[in-house]
Amino acid sequence: MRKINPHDFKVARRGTSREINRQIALNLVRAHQPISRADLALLMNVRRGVASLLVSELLDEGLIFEGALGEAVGRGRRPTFLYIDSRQRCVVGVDIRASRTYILVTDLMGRQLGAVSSFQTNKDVEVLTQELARRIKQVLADYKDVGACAGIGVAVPGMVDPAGGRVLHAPTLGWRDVSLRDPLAAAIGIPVHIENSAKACALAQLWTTRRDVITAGHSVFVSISDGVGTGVVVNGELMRGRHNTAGEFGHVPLSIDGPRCSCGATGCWESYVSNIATLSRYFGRDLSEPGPRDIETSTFTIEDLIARARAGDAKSLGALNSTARYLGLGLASIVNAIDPARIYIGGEITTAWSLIEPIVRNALRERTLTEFGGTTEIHVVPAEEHPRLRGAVALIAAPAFAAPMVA
Amino acid sequence: MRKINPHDFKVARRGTSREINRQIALNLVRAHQPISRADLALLMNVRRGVASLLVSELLDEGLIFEGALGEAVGRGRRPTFLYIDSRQRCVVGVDIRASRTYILVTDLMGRQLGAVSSFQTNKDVEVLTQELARRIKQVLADYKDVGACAGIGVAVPGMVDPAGGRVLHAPTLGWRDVSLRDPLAAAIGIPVHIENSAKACALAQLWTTRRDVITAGHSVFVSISDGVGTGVVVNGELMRGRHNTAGEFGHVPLSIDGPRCSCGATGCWESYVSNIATLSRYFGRDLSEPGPRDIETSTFTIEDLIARARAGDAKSLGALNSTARYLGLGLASIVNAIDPARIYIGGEITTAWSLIEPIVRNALRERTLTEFGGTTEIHVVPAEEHPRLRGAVALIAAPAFAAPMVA
DNA sequence: AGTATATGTTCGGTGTTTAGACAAAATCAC
DNA sequence: GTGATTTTGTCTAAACACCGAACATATACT
Repeated sequence: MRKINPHDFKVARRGTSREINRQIALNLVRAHQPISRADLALLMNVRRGVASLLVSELLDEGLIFEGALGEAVGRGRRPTFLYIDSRQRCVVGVDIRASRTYILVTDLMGRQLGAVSSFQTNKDVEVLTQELARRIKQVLADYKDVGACAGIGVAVPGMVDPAGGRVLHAPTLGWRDVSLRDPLAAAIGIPVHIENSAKACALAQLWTTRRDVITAGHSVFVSISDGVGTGVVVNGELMRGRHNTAGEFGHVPLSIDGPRCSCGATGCWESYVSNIATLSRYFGRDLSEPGPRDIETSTFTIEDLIARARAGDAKSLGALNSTARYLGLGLASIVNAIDPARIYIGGEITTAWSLIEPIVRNALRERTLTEFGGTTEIHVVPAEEHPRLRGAVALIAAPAFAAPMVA
Repeated sequence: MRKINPHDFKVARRGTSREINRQIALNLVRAHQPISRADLALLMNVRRGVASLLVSELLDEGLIFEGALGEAVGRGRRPTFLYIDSRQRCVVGVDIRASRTYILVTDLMGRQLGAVSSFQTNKDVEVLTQELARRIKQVLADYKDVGACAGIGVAVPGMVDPAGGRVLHAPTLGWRDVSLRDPLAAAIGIPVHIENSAKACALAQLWTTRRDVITAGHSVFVSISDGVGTGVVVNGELMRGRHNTAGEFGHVPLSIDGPRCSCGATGCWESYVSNIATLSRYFGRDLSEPGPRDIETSTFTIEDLIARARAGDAKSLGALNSTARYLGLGLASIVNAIDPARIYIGGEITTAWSLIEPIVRNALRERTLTEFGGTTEIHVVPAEEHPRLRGAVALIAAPAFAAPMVA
């Protein structure tokens, strides 16, 4: 039951019905391709005539195209299959991380068109912008046959202003209120869209074309790396909030008297479950203390710790188990606050999921308000799926499929 | 940018445009009454002819009525004023609380039609149902001239199942999985809708007809009494979640090693800022410990504590200030998680707002991720506005004004 | 009394869904 | 091979909605 805001609404015009049905048809093609006009009409519960008109409009706009004829199931005329037209357009996704920056080219369906490339991140934003521009131009030249680039989506590990042009704060990069979108767009000559990386991950799950992923209801993506970022999707829409900072469960406390967090506060969930937190637990040292931060720069990474834990090292396993417990306790806050249909978890720690899952689940159950909450679906998203990159791509590819604003 | 769920969508039919515009017109009458057809057309940015047709449809259905002619501003024909037709319908709101149960009768606009009545709550649900039925019938007989009752909305201090028929858990009443809606509806012969009281409060703010209340964006209602309940509104819609338990920020921890909470966990925000928490802090005793809970039953209430604090009693002021600080720290979690446009606070503690506001604000700023977050609007909702009762009423009165489901 | 102006209604025009008929294409039965 | 059956896709008329403009009505100003 949604309230119509009497100060900001959209009246239905003569073409509104068509606009709505056109987008539904487009989304059905996207979700079910290859699909015929007749099946489309069946799915939409409209006459075939209407589906035909919608399809011809989408064809005229070049959003879909007619492929080969399909096989007739029983007898009868063979259907003409329809596909999203991704032939002459591509999208570039960029994932800027503290250590390295990744680039991926996909089609409009988000299908990978080549290998992921990467280079070391230069934390000087101007230098990085220039190098990114150079490398993206290079990549686009390499894939010239895939056609023009519709846009570049960039996931950054920090907060992005609501207008989407500036990075307000990215602690791991040392950025504070830097301009990124416009310089990059100017350097390449293609529209750029930037977004917080956890929000991008949430978008990746929402806009995936994988058929085994259900997108109904609310969902939360928890991205665990050096920090902890979360993106919340409510009713098919990313929750942004007043200042585009909604969904920061990483800085909801487990204990306000806990360790100091990178955000300046104490006892944030992040300060218990980030990779740095796990490593510092392993080393028995407080990484938040001033002084030489040799762990961050050391060659011993979270992957090494997980490998040792798998090999049976008690110290590693202990650190990991503690993280698992805190992870579950923090997830309980998310469940109590959002009551999502499912939670996605990404980050290096997911490689240890088989080790820690029971502990996470028990801790979750311990603090959820209802027993139902304790059974909330948890899905692990492996790094190979590149959720940040696919989310960055969705920033560009998804708007064409979005629902029209109505009422 | 909302995604269309390809497994659950609504195609626009021939009458969909009309349905949308009809609801917009109805909401504009609700928000701006009295209003003329011409002004309606102006607000909707449609031709007067369309507005006229929409109005005549609403008139036929009896949702609005034509009142007296308004005064002409300059020269020209005088406008016929339109109003929401509440003349022959009323709504009953019920607020069940641990100590007393309150009843209020309103019209469809939520305007109070008589005084709030109340009686002592009998915690036996069957006895309470019978007494409620008897009293509501009595009240409706007293207000017979206001016409038929459209429904009864009930706010309960506990969790309600998604289907809305049962109270799953109401700790202060000692209820666990009790049936309330159907027995009450059967006893009175009028439809009943029940909802968690904090969610009801959130609905009350969302559906208020007061013109000084802005409802755009996200908002959170925090209700502080014996427990702490919260209701979250995202994009004009109450966030319910998978099991109708979303928005329980009261059980997000401040410190997982903190005092035991009524929910069984430890260190929940509720265990720091509820009235019981404040009182126990005043008495220097842990109310969660087993044994004679003389504070709950004692005659010294939170109101008395606030009165003493106002009179300058250091001990009371100390307990109150601690609560204020924890209140702000917990609000920071809400701001970080939801980034709402505004937060509403209700409960007895609001009578001490002038005392505690600076402390709350400072604590909030201390833990919010951005400086913007620290400036989030906080509005106090005094008890005299009866947010629970008005929310209970909205359960019945609001659905007629809700936006149609589309796309 | 005449003119200007605002409100509310009416009517033809255009765009969209709805319902159903029809042509095209493929399979099955004989 | 031929005709019946079935499925796909197109087309047309009807119903319904917004769009635009003209028209009648009512009030105030000159």
